[in-house]
Amino acid sequence: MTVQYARSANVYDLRQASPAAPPSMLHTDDGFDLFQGLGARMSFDRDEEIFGEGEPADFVYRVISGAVRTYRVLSDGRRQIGDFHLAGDLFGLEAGREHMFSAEAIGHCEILVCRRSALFGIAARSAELGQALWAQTALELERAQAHLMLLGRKSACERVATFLAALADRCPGDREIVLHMSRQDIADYLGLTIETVSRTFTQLQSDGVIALNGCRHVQILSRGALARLTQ
Amino acid sequence: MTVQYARSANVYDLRQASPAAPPSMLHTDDGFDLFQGLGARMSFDRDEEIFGEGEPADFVYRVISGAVRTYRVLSDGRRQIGDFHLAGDLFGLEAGREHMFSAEAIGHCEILVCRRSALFGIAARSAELGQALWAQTALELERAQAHLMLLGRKSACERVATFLAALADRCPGDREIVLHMSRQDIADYLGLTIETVSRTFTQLQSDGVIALNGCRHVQILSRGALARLTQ
DNA sequence: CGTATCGTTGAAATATATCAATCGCAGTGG
DNA sequence: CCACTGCGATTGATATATTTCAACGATACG
Repeated sequence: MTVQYARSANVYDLRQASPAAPPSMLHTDDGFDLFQGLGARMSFDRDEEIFGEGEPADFVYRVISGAVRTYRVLSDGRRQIGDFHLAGDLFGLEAGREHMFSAEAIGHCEILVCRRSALFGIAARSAELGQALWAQTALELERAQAHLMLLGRKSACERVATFLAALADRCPGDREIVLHMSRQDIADYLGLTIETVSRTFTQLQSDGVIALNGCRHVQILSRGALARLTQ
Repeated sequence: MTVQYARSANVYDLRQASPAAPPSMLHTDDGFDLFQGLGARMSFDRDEEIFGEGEPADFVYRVISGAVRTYRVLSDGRRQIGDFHLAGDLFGLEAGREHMFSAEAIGHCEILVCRRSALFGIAARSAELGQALWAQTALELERAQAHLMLLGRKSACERVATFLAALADRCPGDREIVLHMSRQDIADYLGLTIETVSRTFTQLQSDGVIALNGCRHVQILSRGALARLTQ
């Protein structure tokens, strides 16, 4: 059997429950089922820590409902959020022994938790699952690289636009984006201050690019304009 | 055989030629030899493209001598350098079909080039090598995450200090750091302008933290002071 | 030795941060 | 039901770090 290296064609798509995934010898359906078979459900309250930077990475997590932030802090408290994880997303998978960042529930969350050793036990015998673990890490790297471009070279407006466009891409059908996270979370993700994020939202609103229904509900009025601002 | 998930204990350490690595059934010695057995030597001139973003990722590369930058550009030319790769470093390994960024030689370079399919052929049968490929991607992710913190939350001075400290860590014995890259490269890596980088170097010099012997040779006078600036 | 390129320095402009006040909403208790 | 409270978001005024624009200096190269 050959190694499948196209992420999209992977037997174990660890990221999303894709009904179209081919059946596997190890499990009934796709990655999601595999994971579910192995994992246990847990729930976390708002701002509750799921794991901390430096802790042993003995578990792998998937968001069932709610949202999670992964982040690192400098000694003086400056925080950089590495990523937001929404329903269906996997997080906390490490190749090394320890977590490289901390994870917290943004609001109340249902999380599927799976022993890493269980996955690893299978991966030792199955090149396919090993491949899927790799693809998951590669996906995170890809997101980190896009984030690098954003933080290093984009203006505040471009950052916010990129952020909103990425969220909109996750739920292409929906008329409205629901922001699970606070302005502070967004600011710490985009490398800005809360005030700049707020000002940029109102700017985009007065330019007719978005509409805000309360600060957590964003409607994208012009997809084209938003894409142009994205750079 | 179990999967070894501690990066340091990996049989195939793809990143460095470590003579201490245990022998493998697939090859004589360690990751470096394995790669060398499979690869072909090539050389690239200054600013020559090694591969471009979006091109098929059919090869994996290792720096023999010289230095390489990997980067992405926005449509208007703004560039973000993702990483610098020095002697011994692996780069261009992708889980997906295409390269996620471009790579160029910073100066004249000797590069070891290996067909990805060769590695993948082995990885399909060996959980160990699969593991090593994963560890390599995880290492890149780890570096990207540190870079994220730098770009999102550190001041210009902290960025430069972090950059120099990281370089110094790579060659702990040497009294002097050799900068293979231009100020523009450093600026595009740190998310700053060339002028700010230059000013920060002179600032660090007048603070007695570093000494410059020509703009490409940096001596670290106070490791402690530099570490403190790193945050 | 001239020329091109890269790096440094200075002065001015600007995007974003900081500081501070107000607003608005959700939850709470009288 | 309505005022009270608290927290997050918005807005304004000001400060500042970094960028931009421009000139000059240094270094490498033919």
